[in-house]
Amino acid sequence: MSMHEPPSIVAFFKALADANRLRAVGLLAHRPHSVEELSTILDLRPSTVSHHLSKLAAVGLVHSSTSGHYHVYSLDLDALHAQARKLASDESVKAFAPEHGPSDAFDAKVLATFLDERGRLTKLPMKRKKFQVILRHALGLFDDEGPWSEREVNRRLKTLSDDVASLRRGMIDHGMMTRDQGGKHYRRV
Amino acid sequence: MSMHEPPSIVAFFKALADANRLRAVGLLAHRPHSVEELSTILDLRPSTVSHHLSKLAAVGLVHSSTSGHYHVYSLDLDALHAQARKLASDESVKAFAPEHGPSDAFDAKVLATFLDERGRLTKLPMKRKKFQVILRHALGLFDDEGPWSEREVNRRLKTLSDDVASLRRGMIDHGMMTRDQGGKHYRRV
DNA sequence: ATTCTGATTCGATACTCATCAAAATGATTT
DNA sequence: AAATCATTTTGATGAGTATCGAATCAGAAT
Repeated sequence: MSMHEPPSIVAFFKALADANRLRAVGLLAHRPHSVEELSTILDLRPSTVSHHLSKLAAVGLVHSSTSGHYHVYSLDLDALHAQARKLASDESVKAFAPEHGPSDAFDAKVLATFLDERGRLTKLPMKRKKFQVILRHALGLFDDEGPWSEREVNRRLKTLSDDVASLRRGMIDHGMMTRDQGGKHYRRV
Repeated sequence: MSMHEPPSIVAFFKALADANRLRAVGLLAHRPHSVEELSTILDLRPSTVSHHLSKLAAVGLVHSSTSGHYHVYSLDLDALHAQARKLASDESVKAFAPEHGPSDAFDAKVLATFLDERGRLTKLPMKRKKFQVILRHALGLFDDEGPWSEREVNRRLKTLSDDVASLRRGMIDHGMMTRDQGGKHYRRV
C-alpha cells in the first residue's frame, strides 16, 4: 500500500518535462522557497504550484520542511546528481531496454515467419536484416570447434534449406565465416 | 521559419518522458536499429515508432542514416552525455530559472500591494517574509555612509510610514541595522 | 476560541499527446 | 513501368495532465 517504490526513470523525466516545473527547480537551485514565493515568481496560483511541487517530491527531487506555517521546499541535489550519473553511464542507458536480448523478439518473429513446423526454411528472405537473422540462426549449427570442410558445411546447412549455396555465400558476405584460399576450410569469425 | 533553434531543455526532458521512448533509447544504446525492428520489439505500430523517433531526433538524441530503404536510427551518445553534464552542474540547473533575480518578482508584488501611489505604506504586513521585503525596501533610504542618529532614522522612515517605531525595531530585529548602547548611533550591517 | 493565512485537496475545463488506421512518400526489385 | 516494401504523414480518438477556483486543512496570531 505505502511501499516506498523507487521512483522510476520515466517518472523522473516526466517530473522535469514541464516548463514551469523546470523553472521552479531552477529557483530552488538557488535557495529554498515557500509555495507563496514560487507562486508569485512563476505567476501561477498556489494550488498549481503545490501540484507541481508534489510531483517533484514524488520522485525525490525536492523536500519540504514545514517551518512556521510556511512549507519551505528545497532541492535535493543528491537525487539530481544520481540521475545525472545514470544518464552519463552507457550501461545504465542500455538498461532502459526491456529485458530479453534486444533482438530476441525481432528474431523470433522472423524465424516464426520463415521456418516451417519442422524447422526448415520455406524460402529465403530477401531483405538484408531478415536474412541476417536467418544467418545468425544458421550459425547455431556450428557451435563446435572448426574448421569445417565445404562438404561438412553443406551437410549441416542442408538441414535448414536446400539452397545451401545462398546460405553459405551469405555467411561469407556478412562476415560471419571466413574461407581460406582454395576453399578447403571454413571457420567462424 | 527554418531556424535550427537549439532544442530547449524542456523538449529534451519531454522526449525522454515516455516509457516506450525510453525503451527505444535503451535498445539503440546497444546498437542501431531500423524502424521495423523497433516496431516488433516494442510491440508498437511502425507509424507510432516513427513518431517517437522523430521526437527523439528533434532534440538530437538520435540520428537516422537511410541505407537501402531502411532508415537506420542510432543513438547520439554525445548529446546524451552533454545533457547529463548539464544535470550534474549546479550552475546549469540554476539557469533553468527565469532571468531576473529570483526575488525581484516577489518583492515587486509585495511592494505593489503595500505601497500606495505616492510610495507610502498603507499598513505594515505582519507576515515575516513580506515584512522583510518592506524592510529591504526601507533600507534603500540609507545608502549613504552612516551612522545616523535616531532622529535622522525616524525622519527618513517617516517618508514611508508613520509607524516608524515598528520599522526601526524590525530593522534591528532582522539584523539589518545595529544600534550602539545608549541608542545614539544606528549603522547598517 | 476565533480568526487569519498559507498550503493542500477536489472538481471542472481545456489542452497536450500517445496510439492506431489509412493514405502518401520514396526507394528497390522485377 | 509496375509492384513491393519500409517509412512517414495525416486524421481521429482516447488517456493524461496543467491550470484554475472553491472547499478544506493546519498553524499562528489576536
